[in-house]
Amino acid sequence: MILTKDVNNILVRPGLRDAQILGRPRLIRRGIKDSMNDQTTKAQRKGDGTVGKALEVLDQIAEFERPVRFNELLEVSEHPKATLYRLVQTLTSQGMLAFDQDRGTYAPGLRLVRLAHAAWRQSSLAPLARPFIDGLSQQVGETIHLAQLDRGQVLYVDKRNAVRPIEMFSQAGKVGPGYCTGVGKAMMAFLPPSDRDDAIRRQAFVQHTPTTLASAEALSKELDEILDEGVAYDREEHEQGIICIAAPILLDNGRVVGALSITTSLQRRSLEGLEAFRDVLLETATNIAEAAENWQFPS
Amino acid sequence: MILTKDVNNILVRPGLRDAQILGRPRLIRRGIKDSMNDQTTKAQRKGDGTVGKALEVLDQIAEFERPVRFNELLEVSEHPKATLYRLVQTLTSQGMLAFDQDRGTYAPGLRLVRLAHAAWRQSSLAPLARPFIDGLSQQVGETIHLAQLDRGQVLYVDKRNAVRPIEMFSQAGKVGPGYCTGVGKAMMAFLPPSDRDDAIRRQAFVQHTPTTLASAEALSKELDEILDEGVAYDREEHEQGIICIAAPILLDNGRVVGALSITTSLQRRSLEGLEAFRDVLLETATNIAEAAENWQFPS
DNA sequence: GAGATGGTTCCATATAGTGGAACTCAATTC
DNA sequence: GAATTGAGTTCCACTATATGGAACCATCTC
Repeated sequence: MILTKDVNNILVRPGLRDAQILGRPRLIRRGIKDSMNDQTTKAQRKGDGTVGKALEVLDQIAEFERPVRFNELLEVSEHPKATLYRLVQTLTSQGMLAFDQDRGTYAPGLRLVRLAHAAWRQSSLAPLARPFIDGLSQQVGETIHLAQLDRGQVLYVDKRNAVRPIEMFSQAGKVGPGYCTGVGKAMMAFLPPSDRDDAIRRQAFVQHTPTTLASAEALSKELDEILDEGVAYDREEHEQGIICIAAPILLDNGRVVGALSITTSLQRRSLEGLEAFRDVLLETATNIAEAAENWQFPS
Repeated sequence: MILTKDVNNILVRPGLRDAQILGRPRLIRRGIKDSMNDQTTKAQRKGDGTVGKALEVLDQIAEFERPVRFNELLEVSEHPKATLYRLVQTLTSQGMLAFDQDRGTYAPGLRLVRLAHAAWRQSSLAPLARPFIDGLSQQVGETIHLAQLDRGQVLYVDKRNAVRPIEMFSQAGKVGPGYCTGVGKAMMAFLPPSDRDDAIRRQAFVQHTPTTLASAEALSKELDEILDEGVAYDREEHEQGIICIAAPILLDNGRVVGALSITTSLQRRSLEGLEAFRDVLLETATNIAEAAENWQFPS
């Protein structure tokens, strides 16, 4: 059948998964499905009513990372034809999906960009963290990432790169795995127990490299250490040759609201070398937290 | 259609047992709503089912541009308390809204940022237009905007500024009025008649400056001229002292997919001065259109 | 022109959403 | 400190809405 993009690391192509808690017995999973780039193991989908279903469809379309035909969608969806059709119609008429008349394909709509604009300004740390990140970037001359946790996954909300300045939405809004990135681990480590467990449950645990922590147990143990240490390291766990040091951004009440990382490659530095950034990284994280604390929208 | 209630929100059910209705100040505020700050003239809201309602609520929250309390929302919404409550609950549990436990406020959620990432890459011209815009920017040394039309409003998807490099989401995703911006007029002018009418109907027609075209008629006439001319000018119609020249991005089949503009201020140049950019602007627009035409997502 | 496909519409039924009212839990007020 | 208010939340009978099996309608394919 169709595509299925990048060879994306080994990754099994599960037709099996499932085992969900709310498991519907029947329901033979129709086509291939996920594996895409990673993540989710949408373990316990809540599935609130119609709205939940519609948004799930939206997610699925977004996951394709390219315009899709109705039928491709149908293969991936668990809804019957007519139902899926109506959902898609609704979303399209609402501007959440854009339908390409000529090619007969659907893609996430521009209304999302508009809504995201508001989300980014209000719910993300990016706007208020900007000056601090700029400062850190200049100081260390390495790539900086600012991320937040979204349902167990890492969502990058800002990025600074010594070389090329910045890349808009093409970078911000990107998601990555939580279990094998510095920021992901840094955030999960400081989550309250129940949330941490939930986050762990949502990980896909793909063995990207030899050092990837590919099990709940291994990850859990690492998180305990990170909680102790105060910072997390990515020791080529996601990509060969890429390492990073990350720190959580913690509010006074102890809640993690995000994480900050300095990334580099083994070509340029060693893990020990990264450690030199520890202090400045932690300080920046603290500053951002403080700024977030005092931030009040103008009434 | 359904519309309904309203009138009877005062209506007393027969058989209502008891007492105590008169104390409360009653809530008469409901009647007002609409009109907000600008735009939309939500004329013919489609309102597809529950999903439509949920998204409408999401929009309303986004419009506040700051976290809101449940009650503030209630005053603006046409839904009864319980219904609104459930909608908000659903959206929150879906990650479309973020609830701030401490302050008791709702704001657009990060899941939107994630979805927008996909939308921006697939439905917007921004990614493929980037190199052309970079080129144009360097050539003219003025501010460049790339916009698309979203339900009658201008949605900026990219921006290049000679001076400060770029401003992420704080710029991209922003919306503006269609009737008093160069890009807005350029796009509307080339819309097929029915869509054009629809777009005109959605304008708010606020007289921002003396030159603003503040009526459907004036705008319509201007659009005809633009259709002739091939480019649109903003003659301080939105903001005093700010002018621009804009060109539509047209596909082979005649459909407008966006617009490109060069903005400057009267301090720096005159309207006639802008005209000098006409050719290079049109050429860039053509190049972008061509790129869009041949763009196929890698299968 | 018989057979596939990909997409759209119907419609009786069941499910999911609705909203008026009652309740909870503060924070005020008298 | 009892009474009042006003946010936020839950209940539940009522019904508007979503559901999905099946039929239908276009295209392409051989």
